[in-house]
Amino acid sequence: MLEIKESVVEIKKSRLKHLLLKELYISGPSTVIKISKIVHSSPPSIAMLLNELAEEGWVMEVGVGSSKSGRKPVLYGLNSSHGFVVTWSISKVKGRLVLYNLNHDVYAEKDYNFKLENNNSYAAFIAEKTREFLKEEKIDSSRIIGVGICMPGLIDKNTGYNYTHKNKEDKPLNALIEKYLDVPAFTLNDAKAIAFGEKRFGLAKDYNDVLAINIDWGVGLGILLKGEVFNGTAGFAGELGHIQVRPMGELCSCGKTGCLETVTTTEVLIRRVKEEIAKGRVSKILQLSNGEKDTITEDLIIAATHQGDELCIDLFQEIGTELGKALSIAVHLFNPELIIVDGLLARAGKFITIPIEQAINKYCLAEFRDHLKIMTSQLRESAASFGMYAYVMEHIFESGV
Amino acid sequence: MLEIKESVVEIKKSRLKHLLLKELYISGPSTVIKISKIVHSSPPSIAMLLNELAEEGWVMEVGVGSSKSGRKPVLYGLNSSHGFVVTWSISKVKGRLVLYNLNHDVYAEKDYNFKLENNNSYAAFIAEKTREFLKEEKIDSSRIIGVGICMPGLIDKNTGYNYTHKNKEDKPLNALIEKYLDVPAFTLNDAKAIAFGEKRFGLAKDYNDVLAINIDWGVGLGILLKGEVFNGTAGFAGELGHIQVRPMGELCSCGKTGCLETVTTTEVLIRRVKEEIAKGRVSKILQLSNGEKDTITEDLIIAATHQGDELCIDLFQEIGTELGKALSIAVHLFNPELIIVDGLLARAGKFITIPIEQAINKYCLAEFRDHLKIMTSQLRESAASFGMYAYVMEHIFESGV
DNA sequence: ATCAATTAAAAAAATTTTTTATTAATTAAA
DNA sequence: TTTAATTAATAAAAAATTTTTTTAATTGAT
Repeated sequence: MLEIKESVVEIKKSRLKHLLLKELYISGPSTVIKISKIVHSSPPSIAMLLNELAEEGWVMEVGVGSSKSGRKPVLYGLNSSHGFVVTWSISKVKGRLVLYNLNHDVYAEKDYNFKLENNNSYAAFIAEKTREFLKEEKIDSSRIIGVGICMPGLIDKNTGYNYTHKNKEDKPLNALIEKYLDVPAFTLNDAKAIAFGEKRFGLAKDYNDVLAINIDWGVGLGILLKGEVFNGTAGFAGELGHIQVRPMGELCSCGKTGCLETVTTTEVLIRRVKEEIAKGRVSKILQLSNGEKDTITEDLIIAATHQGDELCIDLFQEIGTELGKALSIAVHLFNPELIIVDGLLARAGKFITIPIEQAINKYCLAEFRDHLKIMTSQLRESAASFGMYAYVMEHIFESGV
Repeated sequence: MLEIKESVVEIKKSRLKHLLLKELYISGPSTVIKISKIVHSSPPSIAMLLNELAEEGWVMEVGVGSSKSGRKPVLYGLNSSHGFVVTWSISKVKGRLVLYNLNHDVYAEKDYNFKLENNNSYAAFIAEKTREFLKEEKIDSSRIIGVGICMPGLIDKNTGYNYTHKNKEDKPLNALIEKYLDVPAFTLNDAKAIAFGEKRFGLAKDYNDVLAINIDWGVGLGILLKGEVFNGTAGFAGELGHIQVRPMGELCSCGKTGCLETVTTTEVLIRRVKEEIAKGRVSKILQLSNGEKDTITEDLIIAATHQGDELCIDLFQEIGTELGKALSIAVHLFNPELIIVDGLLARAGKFITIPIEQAINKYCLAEFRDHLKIMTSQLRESAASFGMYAYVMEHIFESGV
């Protein structure tokens, strides 16, 4: 985006400009004097840089600020329509494209139905749909400053290899998207995106060390340390779904036995409901599904739960306890201040958070529980795309170093 | 140490000076031009700052550097005798004081015998012994730039409360030491200190995401992320000893059951050896202890292990497996590139690392094992004090912000 | 041994940045 | 309504920093 030049002066200037953009992006419109205090540069310098950024189109005057007495300051903010970010949040069963302007606003969005599979035509599909979408929305592709894609599973931070490219014969998703669309592309695990979305726009705003658990078709753990997404060496950090919770348990898709994912996913929940009903246990669920066993869905189960159905509540108790037990290990290792519960099953609300909390109280040392909070996401499905948007924005603003 | 002034220029200058000190401390002697490239300032500026630091006593010319052709550059380095750092590394059964100069050299050291107990006269004791020691070594206390203390157990990052101050009625250790000795004081969990020691002076030098497991009278896990000590919100991160590994297991000192610490500490090992021998199992141990059962120590057990004693090897296999199982969870959550095994039981070498490695191979997904290395510490007991020294130095050099 | 090439250091010149002073805008009290 | 107080923006002066030039030191090839 902004050019980076060689000399010491140019390097410093470029850094400072990126810093200003990031400051405006994170804290919103601000004044010359406020910014100069934050970045430790003199007001004339900041004014000059802001004017340069305004000429380049990134920044604009967005009004006047307040003051108890004296002249009112000019407010500078990002020029929201100077660029757009495309995000794809992909689950095992569908994909959503969201187009954001530079001011955190959803400009347009669209859902796509498809199955996440190990298939290297994936990148081409995403690129194609993105192009189509931009045409529909009449946005020239040159105005896109970055693309972000989040999906479940392990995603290699360095190579970009992921679920859709397990064979590693083809180029990784990032590189392919960049080739097809000629824009910087970023890939991130979905739970990590959710965690970051909560940091910038949700419950985690004022917290730095956060675990975000995404209970969906799998179990993902997104970790924020010092307010930033924690990746680990390869980008695999937070893989909670495949720790063993039942030593002689079921065979997992990963090849091991008794993984958390064999107990606490939406898929397992649906299966367990069906099993219990088949065993003859009574439940409101059958009413809700018009007596059909095959049409039992997660939506029905959650509805039944909120209506007080004992079977469903028991099953959420079971799942929550197991999750809480696993989470209490993560709590001992990360010492977080907040746990956010998100994903399809988070819609069960208290019915899942209370068992989780109970298990944490049982298995964690007191010191770890003292200031730990547990909440369910308010952003819901949008957490991931918001997080991806923020991830793209900040990586672009940071690349000025 | 260095004064911090108000104006933009002074702030920048102060920051740069601290940065130079840190650079010289970490990378050793360097030249004006090298430094200027690293910190993006012009050579004249760097030369000026180095001269100022030299006048203040922190820096000195330490020789001339090499060059393929052309004039040889002056090497600037820290003035090693301009200050000293005192470190205390405290275990459950003893304490060691080490005095370092600014150049990573051990100037003097001394061991003290005492038991770590919940007792608020602790700080006074440490301060008193430190003063005595400095008098013996004829070092004026004004030359001490910082004190670092590491010990097992939970240590609150913010308040400094720790094992020795569980009741929280008294002032925390940090504050007390600072009061008694009038020097900045830092407290850190011992496993964290070991991890950081390995980062600066040991096996972890070239690694950023590292787990250091300290198998001692307890089990501690020190975590390095991006090369820095990871603390978590309160400073409790890495508490591996109290995750439940045996659901219906022994009662732990923490009040819970089946904690890792009920299985994998030196104490448990000694007890298990005695138990097995009492049960009639044959072992070389009894020869080594002259037939006495009460004089069996960890040293004897490790010696017997290296001599091929089956009982001891079996027990290390048991401990290693359990540790490896617990570590594999940590591997899934942190995705590290290196695991370092340290502490008393690390002296068993391969006899403990192989079972650990085997368990990790069994319980971790392939992607996590791909680039993961497992090593035993070379620094041994000195890792903790080295780490504490580095921690103190870097916090002091960083406080210029 | 001498000279060209190379690199560092120091000095001088040029530029950038900060600081200070001035002017402009706004609020609240007289 | 006027005036003092306050804060922002701008301009000018001062200071600091970088860049360029010059000088010094060193290596290696001729």
